[in-house]
Amino acid sequence: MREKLVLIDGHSILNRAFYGVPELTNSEGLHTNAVYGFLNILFKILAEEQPQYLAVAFDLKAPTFRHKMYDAYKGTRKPQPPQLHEQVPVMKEVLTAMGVPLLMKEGYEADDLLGTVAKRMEKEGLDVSVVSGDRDLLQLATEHIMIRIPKTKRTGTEIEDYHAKEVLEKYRVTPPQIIELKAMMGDASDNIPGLPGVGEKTATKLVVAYGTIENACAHVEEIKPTKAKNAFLEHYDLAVLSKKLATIDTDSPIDFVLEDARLTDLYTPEAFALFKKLEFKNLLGRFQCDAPDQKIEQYFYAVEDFGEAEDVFAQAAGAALVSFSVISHKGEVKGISLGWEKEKIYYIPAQGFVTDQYLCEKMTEVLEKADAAVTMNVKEQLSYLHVEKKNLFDAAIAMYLLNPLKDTYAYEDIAKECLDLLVPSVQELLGKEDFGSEDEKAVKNAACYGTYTCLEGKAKLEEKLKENGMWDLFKEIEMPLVYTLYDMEKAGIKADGEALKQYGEQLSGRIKELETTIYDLAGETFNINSPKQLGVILFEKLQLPYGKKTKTGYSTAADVLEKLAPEAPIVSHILEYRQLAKLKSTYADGLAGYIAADGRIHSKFHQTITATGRISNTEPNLQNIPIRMELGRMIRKVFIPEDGFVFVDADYSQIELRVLAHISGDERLIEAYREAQDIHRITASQVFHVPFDEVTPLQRRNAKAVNFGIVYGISSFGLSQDLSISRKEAAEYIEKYFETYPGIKQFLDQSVADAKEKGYVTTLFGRRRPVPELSSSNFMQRSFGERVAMNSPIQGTAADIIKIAMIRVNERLKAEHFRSRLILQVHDELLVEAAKEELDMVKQILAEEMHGAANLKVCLEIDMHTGENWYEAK
DNA sequence: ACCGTCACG
DNA sequence: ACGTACGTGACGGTA
Repeated sequence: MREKLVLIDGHSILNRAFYGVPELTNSEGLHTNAVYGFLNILFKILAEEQPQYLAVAFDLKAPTFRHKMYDAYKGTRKPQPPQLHEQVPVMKEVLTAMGVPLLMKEGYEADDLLGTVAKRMEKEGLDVSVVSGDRDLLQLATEHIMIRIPKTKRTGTEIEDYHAKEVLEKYRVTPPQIIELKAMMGDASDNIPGLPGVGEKTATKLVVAYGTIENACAHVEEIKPTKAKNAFLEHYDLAVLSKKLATIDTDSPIDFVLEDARLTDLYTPEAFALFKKLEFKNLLGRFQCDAPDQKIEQYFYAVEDFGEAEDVFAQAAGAALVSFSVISHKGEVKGISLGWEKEKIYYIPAQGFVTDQYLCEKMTEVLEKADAAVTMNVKEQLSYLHVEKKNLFDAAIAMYLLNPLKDTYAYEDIAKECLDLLVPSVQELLGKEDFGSEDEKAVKNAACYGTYTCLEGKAKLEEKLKENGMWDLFKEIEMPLVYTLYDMEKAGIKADGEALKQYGEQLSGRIKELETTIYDLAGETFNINSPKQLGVILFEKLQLPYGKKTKTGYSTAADVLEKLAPEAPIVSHILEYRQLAKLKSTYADGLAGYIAADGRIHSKFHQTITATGRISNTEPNLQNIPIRMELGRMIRKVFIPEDGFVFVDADYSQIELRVLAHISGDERLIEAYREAQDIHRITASQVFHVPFDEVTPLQRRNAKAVNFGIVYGISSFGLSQDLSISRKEAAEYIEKYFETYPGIKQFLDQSVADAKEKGYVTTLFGRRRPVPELSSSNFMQRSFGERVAMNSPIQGTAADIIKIAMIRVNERLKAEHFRSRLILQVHDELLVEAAKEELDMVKQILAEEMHGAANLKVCLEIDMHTGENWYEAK
């Protein structure tokens, strides 16, 4: 049996992968799509062929002989896009890490290296596969040298294989004759001139008839198409040059030691580290990683008896910095890990000799005594630790501030980014069981890795936060907010389950009626909730004109249907059905499932999710309870205060626009805010040059839309959609707006310029948002980046401000021992459940703290209401 | 798991 | 020519 060698044309495959795989970057903004695509092709080929040897050829930068000939002939080569160019060294690094030899030689193209090695190894008795996107290489094909050309198709990557036989079948010439063919017909992409007027058809005919250029020339008088004959007579030199250009040198003086190319284990620790850095998460599964981590794991101790546990806690209490984690799964404490020096990290399981209660009490004591403590996800652990002292450092939040674009913040990221260390993730150690796993050793290791990385990484995180100007933000806003959010989650909001049920039943009744009507009008029953089926009914059966299309079919979105409503009565029924179905499923039924035993809904607030610094809310999301439509708004009546309490709801009035006025420093807008109660009206008056009292409702509406648009990172298209006007008109509005408020225009431009230069934008309080999209080659992506650069400082600063207000309101309510509690935040709004006798004080506190959260050039106004339910209070 | 849709600021 | 407003989360349907 012949051994097999796979040779890969590095640049060619990287190039192909670059254009075949959609844009992909890691969280640092490094482009990775080509490397990713290359690896996928590589793994596919290795799986198919199971070769014994593998090598990859690259051109070196220095111009090669053939390029020089070409350059002399006609200008320079096409430049590589920078997004691809930056991936070349990464690709080489990855291959080297996997132990794959790189074939490179100054003055030789990859083609020549591939040809030389292929022929040489064929002689040694090997089967050789050459993988390239370049059809030039077909000249190398023989019985034992197979040329493999990957093609990206909709179904994935397919590979065309060519031995000599297939070349002959497909091109009607032998592999060496491919050179003659190319030389005659030329190749624009390879910059081979060829003979003028000779294309693929004629060239093939001539090669089949005469075999070579030289022989064709010898019979030049017989050549049939006169065009080709004349080309030969006048441009023979061009054909000879082309042939030289097209011929691959199969006898390059390169050193190739077959044994170096022997395939051993590609999945080395070095490769694993690189894959992690590149964030090729679905390729990581190919590695079995335990070896590189054993050095750290030897520091992990499982505490085995009560005396030892006591001892560990006692020592920890005296430490300057304690790293710890309460390990829990589905609300049950499994154990605690802690450590204060890197060589000794302990895991104390809550079983046998100690109870979970004992552990939590001791841990609380330690935290109260220790100077400082670090962990990840403090808020999730607070229910087990009744700490008064707020001296915890949440490493996950630190990571979030350093890069808010990531999906998750786990200890392995700290290890990678702060310690240059590769550690296995919880997922890798415990699988999807998580900390519910029965594997005690793995649980210990997972817990201790977290404690170890936090202990070692804290100083670096602190340093990075300081370097990036976010230390105050972390210390004064984000960390205190953790405790505020914990209090809010614990408090929850009371919901009237009975009222919710009635509301749902009321909806059901109307939904049934609508269903009947819709089926009747459609002439058949179908699933109205299926956009696909609905599309077929509306646009095929009923022949309504379709507006937009989505990837999967016709769009049936509300804005499309609204335009269609006059065409057919069914459409407005569908719109109503949709509205009610949404209310029923998401709100009536959805919320009911979240009412806890105490009659309250305890939804979760998330502090490390959004790119801008806002808080997000889930299980359920109470930040998107309906309000705009009356029917939906009614659901707010089920949110009620405890007996003896009322709701106080306070929201900032146009906080984002006020923030914009402040940051941009635009005098006119600032002045407008100092004077007018109705900012949209005064904007209309100034932009359209009409007296304040003569602004028409339409002008006000338009001005309001522009104000919103500005905050979102204005585009004429977006505004035109919003106002249903032409793009040109929208552009005129924007232009007028910028003429009126030149400071705003300047600020927005500056934001984009800063983002382009520095790669990120910042809020008034120093929060950063990276904007990697700005360096994209894709117009859409880049435009998105520009809007992000305009919007994030505004949205983010507003988020910072309300966070400050929340912390202060909560602190004052607690410090002054009120029974009233802050229970919800909805971006620019705070909801307090106030004891009736404390109402006046609560209103006072809310007003003071929200107002005073930031000192801007315009004042921060709030609107405040009280009520017996959330509907009334808003 | 992903898409389309739609609720909020 | 490209095909968009910024930021979220939940649902039902479909692959």
